[in-house]
Amino acid sequence: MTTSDRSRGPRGRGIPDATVARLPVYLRALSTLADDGVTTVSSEELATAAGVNSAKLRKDLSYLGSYGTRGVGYDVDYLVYQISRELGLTQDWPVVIVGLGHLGHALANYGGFASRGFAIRALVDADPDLVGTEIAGTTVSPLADLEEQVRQHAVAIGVIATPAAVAQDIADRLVAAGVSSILNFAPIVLSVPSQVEVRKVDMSIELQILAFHEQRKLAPGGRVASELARDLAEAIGR
Amino acid sequence: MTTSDRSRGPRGRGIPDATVARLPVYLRALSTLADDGVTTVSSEELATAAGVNSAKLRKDLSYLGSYGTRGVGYDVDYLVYQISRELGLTQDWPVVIVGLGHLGHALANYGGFASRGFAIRALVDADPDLVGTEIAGTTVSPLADLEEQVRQHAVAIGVIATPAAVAQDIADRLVAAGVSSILNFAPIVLSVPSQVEVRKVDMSIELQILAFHEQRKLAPGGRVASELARDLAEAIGR
DNA sequence: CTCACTTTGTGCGTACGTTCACAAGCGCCT
DNA sequence: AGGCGCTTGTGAACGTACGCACAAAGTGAG
Repeated sequence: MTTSDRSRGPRGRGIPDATVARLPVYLRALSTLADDGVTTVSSEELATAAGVNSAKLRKDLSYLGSYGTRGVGYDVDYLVYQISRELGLTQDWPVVIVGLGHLGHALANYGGFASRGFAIRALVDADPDLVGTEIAGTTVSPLADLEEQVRQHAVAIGVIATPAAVAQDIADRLVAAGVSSILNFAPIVLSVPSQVEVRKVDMSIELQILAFHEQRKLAPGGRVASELARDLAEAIGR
Repeated sequence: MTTSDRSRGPRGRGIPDATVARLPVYLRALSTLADDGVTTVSSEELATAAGVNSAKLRKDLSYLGSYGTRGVGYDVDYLVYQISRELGLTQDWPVVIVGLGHLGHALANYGGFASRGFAIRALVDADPDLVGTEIAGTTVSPLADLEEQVRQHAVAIGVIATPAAVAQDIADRLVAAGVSSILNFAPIVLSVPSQVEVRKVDMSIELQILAFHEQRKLAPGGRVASELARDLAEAIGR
């Protein structure tokens, strides 16, 4: 969200953010297909597997180039390669995870990272009982070594899985040490320099969005109590 | 994404999805302010705290009604109440969590749920060693009891924190048992009836999006190797 | 070679989201 | 009471995204 230059490069290059956000989904669907031995796939099939409509899929892929064959479809392996390349997954990205509570543990043990080119190179936690223990093959470093770990492993991407109270401080230290992308699981809005990219994952927010839609469904006539209350308030109040 | 009726109700009612997604962020910022003893806040201040621009914030809030005072700002407590009501957080939402690996543990222990009206009423897992143990004050039920637990607690929202392989099966069972909103942490595209709302949280996808932007930054002249390669391929290939 | 069929890639209309900029409204000071 | 300064609420312009529908381009049969 920080960087969203659409018009870079000579020929109107630059892929829309919405498309970038879907590419990983396509990639996963393609990997599944490849595992099943499928070698060629049509936009219709792939779109179904990825849960989008086929026109959108084709338009998304067209931003990468013209990698399909009319009348046939897309070569699965080739498309996997092209999308991976576009996303920068043909190289390995060293990652540091800060905070190893249940969530940090889950992240450290999640196989989906390594298989996509993300290498968890360092784990950092403030808890002395945790420091020195090994999680998913990596030894936990003390918080004091954060900067050293980042520099030593040339970490570009940091994952914050700490309590909210210390998240901003961790973010500041990560940025100061050279990290330029942060995945933040703490429920606060981080403030970072504009060249640093932050993405937020917030489970509580997702639940609240579900609650909103759920509440909507409860109203048989299409209007829920809160709407009636609001109309009433408006009619009287102002 | 399933339900997106913008034009419900008599007077062009219906809040844009983009706005709904931001309301929980505002809510959190407001709660923090309230804890700090702040009673009134301007759109500018609140926007800064929420990490958005103030015009957007005001437009978002205007969808709920006219709850500010010109020349003054918004009353913090009143706005908290109005947003909570709009999101349906003035009632309690019973939730079931399926899958209690590290992620499920993290979710079950996360205090941010309970404080927002979400009550974790049931925990379900397939692992016999886990069944019967207590996590965050709730006893883990066997997978076979999934439907019974859902019905017994009138669960409307289900959280899937299982391995991808079983997620679709769990989703089917949740839906059959009456759940109408699902928060899915498994890295697959769930297929559910259209009236069921699904939101997806996928950490691997977020990392891949970061990698894309990170890769962009590496190119000093604004063009990365992959772009040059693509242009070349196009120039020759077709 | 030609024709029928399939599927991609994209131009275009529409809907949605964001931002600017300002009129309307409120409180305070004199 | 009146004027001044501040902040909201919103009309309007802009930019982005979506999805239809079709031309372009490929395959395979006869």
